[in-house]
Amino acid sequence: MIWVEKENFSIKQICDSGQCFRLRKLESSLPASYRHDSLGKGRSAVTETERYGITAFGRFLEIEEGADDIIFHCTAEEFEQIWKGYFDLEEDYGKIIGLIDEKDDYLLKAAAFGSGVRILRQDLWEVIVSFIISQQNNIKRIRKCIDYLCEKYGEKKQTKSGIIYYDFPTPGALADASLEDLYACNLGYRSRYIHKTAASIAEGQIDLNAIGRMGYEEAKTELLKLHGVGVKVAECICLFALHKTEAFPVDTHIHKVLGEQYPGGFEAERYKGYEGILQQYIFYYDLMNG
DNA sequence: CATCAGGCGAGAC
DNA sequence: GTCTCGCCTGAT
Repeated sequence: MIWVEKENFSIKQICDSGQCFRLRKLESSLPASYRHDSLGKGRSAVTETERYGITAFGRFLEIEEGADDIIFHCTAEEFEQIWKGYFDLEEDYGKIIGLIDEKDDYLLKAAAFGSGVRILRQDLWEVIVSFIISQQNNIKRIRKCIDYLCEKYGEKKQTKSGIIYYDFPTPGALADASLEDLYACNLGYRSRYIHKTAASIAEGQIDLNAIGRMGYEEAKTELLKLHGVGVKVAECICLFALHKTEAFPVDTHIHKVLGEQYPGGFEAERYKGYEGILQQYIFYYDLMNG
């Protein structure tokens, strides 16, 4: 069990920000054994918490979020090797928020509102499929589509505490699925995109490992070769899987805000290398309040 | 009933 | 290169 301070870090905000569709709020309560009066370090444990679950890298992690603390239910080794990097906990987001122009009231508000959002380091293949599904779609339905895919084509697993979960299906598993079966997962017209993209990766026309080693522009160009991946989705993949934080995906929300708040143009140059993080603050702020 | 949700590909020009 | 148009499906 690992305890983390909540400074610029909120699981709820990351969950709601819609960059990861397999981070979910869980309804059931944790076993009483997780409740401690003290976690050591001279701090007392949180009492009221929300419970979340994340499936990634073939694992399922339970997370509790309280007012001041977040508890990871895993070993110190697993936290260090996997989740610390996954949640980008070594980046100083306060520093990035500090770069914001003090005259830019809108961006200051957006960043204050979403200061707990972090840009995750998700699996490349999972993000490719997830964001192909995301086009002209809403978060609730996107999650449902991904659930169907995982349950139908992903490996079924169980945690020691008995929670059943499914790995994200491999490219091969989705390439073997018929177009008809993909339509049955309620993917709609995106079924054709998933079908063809899965095949091009399973057949080796596109090399995901190679993309993982590329810089931003080169990776984006390669991703655009995938059927169903346009500029916006390619930039999301670069940001959420390859951690290219210079990527600035423009979707309907961002497009609207740029028109309303930045008629003279958004000063992306000022925030070089961190555009994607600010994009996510703007997106999340507009998604929740717009 | 029309419109919209984190766009994209195909075809016209 | 830029523009328009149709597209699955569920919620409002």
